[in-house]
Amino acid sequence: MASDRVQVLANGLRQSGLRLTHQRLAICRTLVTSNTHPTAVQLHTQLRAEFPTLSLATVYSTLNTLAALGLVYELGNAGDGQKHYDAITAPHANLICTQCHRISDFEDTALKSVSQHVARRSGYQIQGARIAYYGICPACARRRGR
Amino acid sequence: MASDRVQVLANGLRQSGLRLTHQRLAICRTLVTSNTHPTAVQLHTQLRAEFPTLSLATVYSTLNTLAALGLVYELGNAGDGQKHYDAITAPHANLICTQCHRISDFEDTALKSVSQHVARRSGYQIQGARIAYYGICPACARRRGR
DNA sequence: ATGCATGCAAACTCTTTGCAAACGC
DNA sequence: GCGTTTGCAAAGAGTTTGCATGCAT
Repeated sequence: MASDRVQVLANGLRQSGLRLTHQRLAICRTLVTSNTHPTAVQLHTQLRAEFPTLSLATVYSTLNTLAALGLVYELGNAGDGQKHYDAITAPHANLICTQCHRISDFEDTALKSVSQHVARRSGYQIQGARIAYYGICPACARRRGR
Repeated sequence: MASDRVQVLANGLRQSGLRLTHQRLAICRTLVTSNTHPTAVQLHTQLRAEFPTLSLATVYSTLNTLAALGLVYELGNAGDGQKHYDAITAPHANLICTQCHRISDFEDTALKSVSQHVARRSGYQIQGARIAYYGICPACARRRGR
C-alpha cells in the first residue's frame, strides 16, 4: 500500500508532462516510506547512500515540484526552522511535539466535516488544509514528568 | 478591546520578568492592531516611522520572545517564505489565499471541540494549534473567474 | 546602580538560481 | 536527437548572534 502511494506520485508527475527520473522516483519513494515527515536535508542525507552524486538542489527542486502539483504537503514550523514534507494529502492533522520536534499523524472523520463547514461559511474555494496541534507527546511528558 | 489584548501581552512580558521597553510595547500594539498577520519585516517597516532607529534584530527577538511565551503565534507558510505572526492565541483557523497570500481569521466553536477530541485521543498535552486552510479567497476567485 | 535590551553589522542557515553536462522520452 | 533535469557552486533571502551603548527597573 505504501507502493500504491508512490505510484500516485509517479503518475502525477508523468501526467503533468514531467520526466520520471531515478532521482525523482527515489525521492517519492523515500518520502512515502518514511513516517518522519523529513526535511529536504534529511531526504538528501538518506538518499546519498543510493545516489552518491545526488544534489541537494535537486531534492529541493523535486519537493517544490511535488508541492506545486499538490501531491505532497509542505509543513514547516516544527520549531526547527526547516520545511518538512508530508506525502499524505488526505485531510489529517499533525501532532507536533514541542520538546522533541517529532511530527506524527492523526486522522479523524471530525476533521473532514469541519473542513466542509469552513468552506461553506468562508466562501473560500478550499484547496487544502494544514492542521497542526502543538503539545508535549506522551513520551516527552513521561521523561519530563519525573 | 484591542487595547485589552495589548495589555495581556504587556502583562505577560512583565510577569515573565522581562522589561517592558517602548520597542516591545510598540511591537505588541502594532501586532494586535494589525489584522494582516504581519511578518517581522512588515512590522519593522511600519514601526520605522515611530522609531527611526528600531532594529530589525529587535523585532525578531521580540517576536521570538512573545512566541516562546505563547502570547503570540508564529504562522509561516503563507507561500511567501516568511514567518507571519498572529496575536490571537484563542483557537481559530487561518484562511490563506494561495493567490494573494493574504491571511484572514476564522472562528468557530466546532474548532474547539475538535481540539479537545484530538487531545483526548492522542494523549498529547495540547499547548496550541495552527489550523490553516489554503484556498482561493472570494476576491481572487472573482478576479480569476473572468 | 544594575543588569537586561537595543542597535548595528557580520555571520549563519536554509533555499534558490545559472549554466554546462547528462539522460529520459 | 531534443529538450528537460541534474549537479555543482555561488548567490539570495530570512533570521540569528556578538558586543558595546543605553535604558527600565
